[in-house]
Amino acid sequence: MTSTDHGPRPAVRPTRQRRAVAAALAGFDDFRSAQEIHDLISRQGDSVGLATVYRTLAALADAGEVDMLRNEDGEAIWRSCSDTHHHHLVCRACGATVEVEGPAVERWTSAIAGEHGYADISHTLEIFGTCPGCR
Amino acid sequence: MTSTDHGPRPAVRPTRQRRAVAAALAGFDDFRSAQEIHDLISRQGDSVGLATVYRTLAALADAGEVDMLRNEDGEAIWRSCSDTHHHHLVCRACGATVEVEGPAVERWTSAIAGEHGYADISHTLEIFGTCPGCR
DNA sequence: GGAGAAGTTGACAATGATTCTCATTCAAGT
DNA sequence: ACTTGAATGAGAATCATTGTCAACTTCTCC
Repeated sequence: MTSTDHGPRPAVRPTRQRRAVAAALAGFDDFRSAQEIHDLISRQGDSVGLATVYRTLAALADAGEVDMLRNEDGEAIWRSCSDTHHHHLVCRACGATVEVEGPAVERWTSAIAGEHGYADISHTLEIFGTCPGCR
Repeated sequence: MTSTDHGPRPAVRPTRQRRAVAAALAGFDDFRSAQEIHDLISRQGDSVGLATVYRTLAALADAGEVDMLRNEDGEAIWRSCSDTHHHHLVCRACGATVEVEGPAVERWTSAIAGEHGYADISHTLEIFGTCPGCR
């Protein structure tokens, strides 16, 4: 047990289930619903409760390791992501996703918010369209 | 006055219920859930079924007369709006809303989309924060 | 190696928003 | 008034998501 103490314990344990979710996330590039991810895991031979999938995804999103956004029906959809702040260009038909960055947009939102005295700003920006392959 | 003929429009009848929803919408500036709007209507003395409120809000949103967006829980929230394309700066605490326009953002999103060959673009951009009054 | 504490899990119930069903009611045109 | 199709409401039905709680791991300390 070589252990390095870094202040308060993370208290996050590496379990079979969490590994399965991580493995599933590694297997696709677009956004998927929790249920789809749950199915994927089953198809990979593992068995993880749906509630656990939700819990794990929420934890990962909290830790900034996955992106969660909502499709037009309000359903949560997820995918693993790079750790910088970015937005998405998502194909309406096939779900193909491109991560995009827009420093200008970041600047613009903080400027607008500041102008109106709003603090503690966050924002959502997603672009939907039809990708070249789906036309 | 612009032409009123915008193609085949399914008959929309002015009913007591639709007037009640419109009246309720006129009574607030921030985003409210369908249920809150339903409560408002009741409090104003009218009685309209919840399903009808949903149907009417959906129709109005379709017609571009109200904005519908999703809060962080994925719930649909609504408010009447101006008819130009715009975005919102919403207070996380009290729901106070400011409509903002960002030509630069519009330009940026189409540029990005074009760059990647995506067509038929739409986008969502909402800014959340804490308003001056709620700090 | 083992005991006990604390984080995790799974099966299933519970919630809650939104939609659907369908018999009834209403507005518009004749 | 009479007919017709849109509109409504009450409640059932969906469906994603969260809560419950006993059983089960993993970790730590001895």
